Amino acid sequence: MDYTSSEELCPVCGDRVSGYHYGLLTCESCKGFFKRTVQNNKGYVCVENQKCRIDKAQRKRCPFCRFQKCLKVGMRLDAVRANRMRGGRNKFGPMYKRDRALKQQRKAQAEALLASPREPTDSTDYVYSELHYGPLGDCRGPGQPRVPLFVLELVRCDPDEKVVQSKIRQSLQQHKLQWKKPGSPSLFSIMFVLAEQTLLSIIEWARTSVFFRQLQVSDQMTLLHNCWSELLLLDLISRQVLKGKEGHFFSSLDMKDGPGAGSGALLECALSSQYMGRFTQLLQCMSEIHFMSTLVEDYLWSKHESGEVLCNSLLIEMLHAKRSGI
DNA sequence: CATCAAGGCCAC
DNA sequence: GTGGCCTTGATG
Ligand SMILES: [Zn+2]
Ligand SMILES: [Zn+2]
Repeated sequence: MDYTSSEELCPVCGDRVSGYHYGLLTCESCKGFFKRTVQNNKGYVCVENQKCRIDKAQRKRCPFCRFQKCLKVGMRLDAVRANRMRGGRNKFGPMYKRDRALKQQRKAQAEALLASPREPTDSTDYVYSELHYGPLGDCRGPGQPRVPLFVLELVRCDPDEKVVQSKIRQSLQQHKLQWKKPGSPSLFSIMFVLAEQTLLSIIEWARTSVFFRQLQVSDQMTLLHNCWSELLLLDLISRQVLKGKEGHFFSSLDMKDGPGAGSGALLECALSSQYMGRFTQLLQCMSEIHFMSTLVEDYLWSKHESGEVLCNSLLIEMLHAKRSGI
């Protein structure tokens, strides 16, 4: 199989993937490392903080952290055979097949969307679902973790996701109907509507949230003006993390003129967040999110100046407020 | 018979 | 120990 075409990287060290190994796509070296470690019951010790960065250049330096990362990304101990029996297939065979089919299907969809910039194909539904605005699954996860009371209070103020989604769907439908230019709505216009409506729901959420609603309105405005783009990004990223296993949309989208062309940073952020639920790690992401938000704002501003965006939009209004306020 | 992931081999 | 390449063998 040829994995060179698809931009698949080893989730452990970032090296080139050579196939499915012990549960997922990894490189040849991590396959061998995992095998040796499990077969020989190797015990490693980390001489640092057990948080060593594992990449292609440094993976040899700390076997402990490397093995820890192998387990973290989902390599399966039970795929290493105790009998050392060679060849054949194990119980993961069907899973590999399904995963492969899924990846290929997604890739084909993305390519179809990108290969037809002028086609009358309507990408509204595709973008909507690919950004994980789709039907809400169980995002809470199985085990109910212990949560501080004030967080519960905040969560209680959450708007009904179904209501939010139905509003967004209505806006998209309306956008589709009102599209005057020939062909179907452009990718940018679709994402603009999505962002606009999402921002509306975010502001509505903020205004009704406990604590925030007790602030003076002028302070509320100042806060929102200052961080609306970060909130939008957080909303977007959280959708990818909670609902999407792979962020193929962005990696394949690579909006040529988009914010931070080939915005790998956001994708990395979303993907790596998949396994980090901790506050400190979230904080570490914030600087990156802030950086992305500046790119997003610059991008929107350029679109606005070139007249490709309606002036009476909330997004542009927020942009103006922020730029004039600073 | 082709596939392809699992184990084996062995220069480095 | 590492990792590129080889051999194996159940599955479809
Ligand atoms: Zn690797
Ligand atoms: Zn370490």
